[in-house]
Amino acid sequence: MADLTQTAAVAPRPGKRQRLVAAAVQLLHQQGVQRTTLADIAQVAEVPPGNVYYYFKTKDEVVAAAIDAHLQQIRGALADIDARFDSPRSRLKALVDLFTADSETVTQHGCPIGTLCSELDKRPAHEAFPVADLMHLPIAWAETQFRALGRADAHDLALQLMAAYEGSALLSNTLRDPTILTTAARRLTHWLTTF
Amino acid sequence: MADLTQTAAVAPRPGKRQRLVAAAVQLLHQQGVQRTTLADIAQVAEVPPGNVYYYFKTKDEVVAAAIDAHLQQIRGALADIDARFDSPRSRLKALVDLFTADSETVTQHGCPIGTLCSELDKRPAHEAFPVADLMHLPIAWAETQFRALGRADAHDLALQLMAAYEGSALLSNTLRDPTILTTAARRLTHWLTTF
Amino acid sequence: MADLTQTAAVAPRPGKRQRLVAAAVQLLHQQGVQRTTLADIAQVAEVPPGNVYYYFKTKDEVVAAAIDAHLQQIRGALADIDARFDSPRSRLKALVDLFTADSETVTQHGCPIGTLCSELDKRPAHEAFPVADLMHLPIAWAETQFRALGRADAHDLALQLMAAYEGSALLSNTLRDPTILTTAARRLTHWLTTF
Amino acid sequence: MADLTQTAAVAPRPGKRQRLVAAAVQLLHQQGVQRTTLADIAQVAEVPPGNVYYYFKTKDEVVAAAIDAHLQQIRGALADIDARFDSPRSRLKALVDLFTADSETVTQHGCPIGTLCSELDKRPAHEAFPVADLMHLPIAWAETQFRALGRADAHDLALQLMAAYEGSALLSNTLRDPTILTTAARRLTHWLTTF
DNA sequence: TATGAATGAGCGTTCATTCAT
DNA sequence: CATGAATGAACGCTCATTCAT
Repeated sequence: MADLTQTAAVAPRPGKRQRLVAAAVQLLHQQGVQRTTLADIAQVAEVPPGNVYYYFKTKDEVVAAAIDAHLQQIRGALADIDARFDSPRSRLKALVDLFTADSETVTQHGCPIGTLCSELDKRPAHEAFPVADLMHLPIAWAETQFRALGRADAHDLALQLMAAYEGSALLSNTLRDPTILTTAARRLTHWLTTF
Repeated sequence: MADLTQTAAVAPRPGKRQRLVAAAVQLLHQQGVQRTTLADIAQVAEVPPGNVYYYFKTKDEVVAAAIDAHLQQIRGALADIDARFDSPRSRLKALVDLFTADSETVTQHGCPIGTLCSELDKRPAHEAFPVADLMHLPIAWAETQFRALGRADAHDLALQLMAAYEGSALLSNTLRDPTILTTAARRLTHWLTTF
Repeated sequence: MADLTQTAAVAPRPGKRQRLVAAAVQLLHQQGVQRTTLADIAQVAEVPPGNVYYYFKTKDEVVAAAIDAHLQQIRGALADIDARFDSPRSRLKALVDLFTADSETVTQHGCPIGTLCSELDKRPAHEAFPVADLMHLPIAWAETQFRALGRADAHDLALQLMAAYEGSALLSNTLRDPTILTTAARRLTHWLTTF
Repeated sequence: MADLTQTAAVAPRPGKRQRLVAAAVQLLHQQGVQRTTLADIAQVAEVPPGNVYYYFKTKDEVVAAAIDAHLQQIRGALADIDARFDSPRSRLKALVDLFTADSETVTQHGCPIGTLCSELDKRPAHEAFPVADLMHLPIAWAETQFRALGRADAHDLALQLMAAYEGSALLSNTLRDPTILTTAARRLTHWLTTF
């Protein structure tokens, strides 16, 4: 049978840009935006330092690419939940389950999205990044689920859900206590079951 | 008669150190730690740049002083509540009221304490700051109040309260919507009334 | 029957090198040598960046080729004058006419040859380019004409003529005033008529 | 008698900025703007590299300062001529004498002002420098002298004078022949005597 | 022959920190 | 005590040049 992965053979770039974005996502989470140098990113991605600029014109473009990667990841995760669960309630519970999937990492470095938004919002307006979407996406999705459950206050409930997660993630991180996050998740799950 | 303001004449310009700390608190909140230079702080404090090092040996000491100032402010605010209110329930409500006292500022720059913890937790362990106290203090205080109300799950409730605030503050900031914070505060107040 | 266009099929895209040189001549004039990158030249020539090095080993070789193109152009122009005019006097006037043929371009970017010589003479001796010929060629030609007119000071007159042009071109460019160049040309023409 | 140079004693900066500007003027002349690095300038000025930025915010500011130094030097030289000579004719001759005062340097590196204008005019409009004044100043001054001599075409004569100098300087530099400049100066002097 | 990708040396710039007075 | 000046390490970025295919 013929090789179906023909492009892979010719591909001159074995995911180098992809590796750079992955490294950026990781380091931005672990060290923050300001403390992460392009040399750091290049090193983790195993790419020569100067080569970063073949793929990205500026550091800000790398950050933007990392934000975009987060967006894609969120979209994918929500689509996956949609595909795997039918009822709005089970979908919301699945989201809460995602919250605790990486509780150890979140405890060490905070919520990847929350800390990114927090840091980037410190920038002056003319250097701002479109991070609001990172929050808006899961909120809008949760709102849809609550609305499907007949809740008129769907928007508020969605905000409440995300705020509970982000707040717990921050406390877990600051106090270095993963149980804060898991306890909060358990409470949220119970809430979703009973209301 | 002798000069009664003798110290004023020789002593360092009154409140110079104090002004530096106040400027640091303000700028760390608005611009973040990494983006704020000592020159920025000196300028806002109206202190000559080189003079900062008379009061602080390193930038980290300035940050530590700002953290300490936050600690004092929190202690003061909680002591003030203790003095002004008798019942645990009214005290907790007073705390929630504090949450929204600066909702506009929080919407613009996030919770001063939350964003500080978030950013400083990105540091490697050997450069860490004792920011956990900033969170621990109000949590322990709230736990005391919940316990006084006879709640066995006082610790969890305190965490839940603070997480709700920090999460709402983050969402308000990221989505630039102060109503997220005020709505959350209203819900918390109602919760404290009815439970 | 054999393919009569054999070379066209295999040979490098026709005029690729030529396009590169033309682009170099243009950009070196407009932006100067140092400010013009090989990527700029490749882009204007519509040649892939990496491909430049198939035709030229270094950037300096591209510059050398541009200088050579100027040399050819000058030789061609002078030969053309020789062919079209008989008397030395009319030939010299024809040269002066050339001076103002592109007065707008000269006003915007200076004399292509003069500015090239000016910039390249800033180089250390071991990186020098043979730009003197660019000046020497028209001077020697003018000298021949003046000599044919019986002038013993032919060399000086030739230098005077070229200096008047180059100086006017520089002033036109710096002061953004094309009339400086055209006025100078008119005076030179009158001088050639009357002396 | 009291020390009249009291400020000199306290002066914390022994002409460091001045040395930097002088080094910039020298190197910009010898190597051109683009080829001169701030490290070069710092080294010639015997100033630590990083310290340049205490006096100038950007490299462009250093260039601007060098341009300004040229302006001052020109103003000073013209004022000096005005002070030393009475008649317009002798003043113009004095200017021509200045042209050849540094004929060796001009032969090696071109006219400091002419080459600066030539190189900086290659910049895009939004990065332009105010170099026109460098040319305008001596032209306006010469025009004044010619007008004082009763010449209606004073402006043209002034342009002609400066163009003759700048053109000769360029040719001297390109052909590495100082006699081109001195011969031109002699001719100009003669012209000023006889017309 | 042709080309997208890769590479590293070097430059401008920032800023925490130190020093001389 | 106070301060303008000084310092150097490090970062973002450019670009001529090379390489693998």
